[in-house]
Amino acid sequence: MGKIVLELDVMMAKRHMSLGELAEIVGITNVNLSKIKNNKVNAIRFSTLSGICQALDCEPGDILKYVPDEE
Amino acid sequence: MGKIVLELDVMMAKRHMSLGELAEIVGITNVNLSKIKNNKVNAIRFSTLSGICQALDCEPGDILKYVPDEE
DNA sequence: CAACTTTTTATCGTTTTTCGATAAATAAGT
DNA sequence: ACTTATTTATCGAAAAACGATAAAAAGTTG
Repeated sequence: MGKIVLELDVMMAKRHMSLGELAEIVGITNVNLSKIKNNKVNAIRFSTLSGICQALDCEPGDILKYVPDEE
Repeated sequence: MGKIVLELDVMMAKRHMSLGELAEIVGITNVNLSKIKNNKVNAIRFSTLSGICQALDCEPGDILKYVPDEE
C-alpha cells in the first residue's frame, strides 16, 4: 500500500517563503502548517491545499506525490 | 480565492474503470466515491487519495488541479 | 556563547467533515 | 420495460483538521 507524501520544502525555498509567512497567508497557524509540512496529518482540506497552491503559485502536483512501497 | 478541483473522469476512462470498480478497489463505497468524483467533499484523506492513485496508476497531479478564480 | 527567531512537538478541546449505511431518484444500457 | 450504474439525500458515527497554548528543539546572528 503506497502513500501520499506532501513536499513543501522545495516550492517554499523556490518562493523564498518561510513557514511562518506561508501559514499567515494561507490563514492557518504555523503549528498546523508545520504538521502538514512534516506529514503528520492524514487528510487535508481543499481550502487549505488551495491556499497553499495560491500562495506558492503552484499546482497540487508540485507538492503532492504518490509513493508506492517497494516490495 | 481559487479552489481545488478533482478530475477523475479522464483517468477512469483511460483505465477503462467504472465508478463501482474503482470504489471496490479503493475500499470505499460507490456512494462516497461518487461524491468525491463530483466534488461534493471539501477534504480528502490521504489514504483515499493514495488508493485512487494506486488503482488508476497515476499521480495526484493527474487528478487534482488548482483553479484560480477569474476576476 | 548568549540572545533571538523559527520550527517542531505535545496536549487538550472544538468544530468540521469524511465515510458508512440505507433508501430513493436519476441516468444509462440492453 | 428491465436491469445496471450513478447520483442525490438523510442520518449517524468515527476520524481528523485546526485552534490555543506551552514547551522543546533547531537555527540564526552579533
